[in-house]
Amino acid sequence: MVAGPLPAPSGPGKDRLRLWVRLLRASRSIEAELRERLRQEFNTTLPRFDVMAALYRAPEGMLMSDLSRFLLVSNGNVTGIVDRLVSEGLVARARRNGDRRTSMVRLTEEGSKTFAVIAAAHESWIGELLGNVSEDEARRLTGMLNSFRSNWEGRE
Amino acid sequence: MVAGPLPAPSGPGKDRLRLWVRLLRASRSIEAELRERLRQEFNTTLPRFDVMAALYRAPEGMLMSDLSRFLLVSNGNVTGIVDRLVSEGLVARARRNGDRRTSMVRLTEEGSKTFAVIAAAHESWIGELLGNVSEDEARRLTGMLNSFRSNWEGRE
DNA sequence: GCAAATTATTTCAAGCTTGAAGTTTCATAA
DNA sequence: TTATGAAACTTCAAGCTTGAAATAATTTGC
Repeated sequence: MVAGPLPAPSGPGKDRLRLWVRLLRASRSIEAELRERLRQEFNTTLPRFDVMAALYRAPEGMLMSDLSRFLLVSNGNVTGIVDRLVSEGLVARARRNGDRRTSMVRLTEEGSKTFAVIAAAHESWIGELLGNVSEDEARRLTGMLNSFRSNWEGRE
Repeated sequence: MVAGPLPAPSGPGKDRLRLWVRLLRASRSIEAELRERLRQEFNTTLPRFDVMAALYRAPEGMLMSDLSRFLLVSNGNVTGIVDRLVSEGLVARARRNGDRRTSMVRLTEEGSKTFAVIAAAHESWIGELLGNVSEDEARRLTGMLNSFRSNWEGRE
């Protein structure tokens, strides 16, 4: 990935390839910047933020497998991140709810407060980092990105 | 990141936030699919592919720091990936070139042949995964992505 | 020349990530 | 019942990733 801008190849399919390369470089750049700021300002990480963001939207809690599906990461991965959030007191596992295999995961009160602060900063960072995109352009881009999502979504 | 489609919040900056979420989900989905195929079909990984792609475009070789800068990953990271590629015989380090701190890294002949095969498959996968995007639309999207890159690029 | 700063790289610990294998629990049905 | 299969998680090894510290080599300023 991240093949570069130098030779500018042409041919059938090259435009899609170039699009993919740009897409990847864009998201990697932004991710890197966000990761850095989360670390510096809040001493946390992107995966923790992702998990907390998902849980913030689900006050009733989520199953581990819900989290895994929603965040597009593996089951085992979520286990580790939630473990760390639990040890930080930001998240709690609630066993017992009929099915003893599952555990409802939710933000603690502290987790919820902490997340609200971080999320506000996060949103303003995005506004800054995507400052060159007008709100109107953002809507159009979002629509275009949406359109080609269906092509592979729900495959695996 | 990867906050979801459910509540659809609004307000200033929300469109940029939504754009970022879509961008991230799109690239993660595609990355996951590519990773899976690289593993299944070629028994390799995305980071290895990235390094080989960079080197393929630089027959004269690249410094470790060039690779790191180009791929947007840390120095230490490149060391590990190149180590593995070297042990697989796909890449070679050539010390001695005036400055004894540096090492020119380049594809071996086998590495070059191997990469050509994988790259062909990779390009056709992209064509397939981005099949919903017309070539024309791809060019426009690429342009838009390009436009907001300058905003943070060259920061760190 | 030579100390100090800079540059290129590696090493390291901690955390993220995956896919596969293992555990526990639940559901089904013979 | 009870086995057998499926589902929800966890564990694990291997690899990726980062930022910081350590090494080594070069360059700069005096």
